[in-house]
Amino acid sequence: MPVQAVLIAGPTASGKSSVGLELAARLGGTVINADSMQVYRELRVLTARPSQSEEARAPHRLYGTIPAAESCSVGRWLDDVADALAEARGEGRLPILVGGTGLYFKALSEGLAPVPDIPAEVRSYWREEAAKASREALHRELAARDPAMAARLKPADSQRIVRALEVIDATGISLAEWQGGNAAPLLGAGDVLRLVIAPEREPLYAAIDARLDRMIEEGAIEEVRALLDLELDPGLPAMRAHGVRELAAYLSRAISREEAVANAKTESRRYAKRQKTWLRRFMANWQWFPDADTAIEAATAMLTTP
RNA sequence: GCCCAGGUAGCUCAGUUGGUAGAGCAGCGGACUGAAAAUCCGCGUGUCGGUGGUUCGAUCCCGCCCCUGGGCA
Repeated sequence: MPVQAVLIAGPTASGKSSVGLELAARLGGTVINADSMQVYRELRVLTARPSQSEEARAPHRLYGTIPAAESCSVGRWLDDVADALAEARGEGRLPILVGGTGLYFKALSEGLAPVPDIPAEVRSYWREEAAKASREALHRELAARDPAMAARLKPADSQRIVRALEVIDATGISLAEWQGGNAAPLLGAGDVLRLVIAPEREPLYAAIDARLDRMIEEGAIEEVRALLDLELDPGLPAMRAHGVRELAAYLSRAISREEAVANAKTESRRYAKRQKTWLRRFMANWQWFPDADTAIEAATAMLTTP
């Protein structure tokens, strides 16, 4: 049975996009985004989204499809990716999923708990509560409503506590119980080629730094200015993309451009470190490559040999 | 040349009335199920500028030297 899909993961600036693009171009594939930030329309430069000329080499899906004014989520992405997979298969194209968001790949290959959509009022209510109350008070609130979740969440982890609260509030069932059920994965481990691009620390950090300098040349500052002009809620995911806060601080003259760029590089490096922790933990049994070129050649050989 | 201030972790600095030192940031390790480029947990990584002296013991006190600021010439 031929390979039904290719998954390509790796830390930021590892070169995974070029692997995906090259494989898609060589094998007639469709590149599908698995990155939580490259989905946002207004962020092209800062999220290192494929350029127009790159997109011309092979079909791309789920890149820049969501306005920055909206929130993506694992669940929303999973719905979209199901459509994209079906479309690619309908056209006889190999789906090639590329991205740095480990949680998205996990949901794809292990399934996601079928928690119903939480009403917007409930979500905003708990977010406001979290902003008003102390972390300890919020954790106590959760302990009263959902002891199981409270027991496994640290009081400081307000994001997960809010999620647990909104789920117990809206559904009456603990998130722990929802997550305990078995969900059917969209793509199991069988017949899927799974690659990790993981350069050594030094070259990876050098690539991150160089790429950030390139982003500035390509208009990252203007991109942030345009994003700020939309006057969106600063809590929206797109507003938290690396570089947005730092370059915004430069635009408001709080820090120098050099400081802003240095801070953005630091953020990206810290992110790459977290990504590598995820890769080691959840993708240890994928096929690992030290750089894009090695991965491209090896994967091409694997996919073209009958 | 003289005077003053300072030289302590990768950076910015605190501190030890003499018993070989600690914060923030950076860094490193880890967690991770619907905002995940998020959120959270853990870990000090040091010839305390150099060299002599005093002392049981000096990063701390004293001498000399080096370096960095500032001032006077």
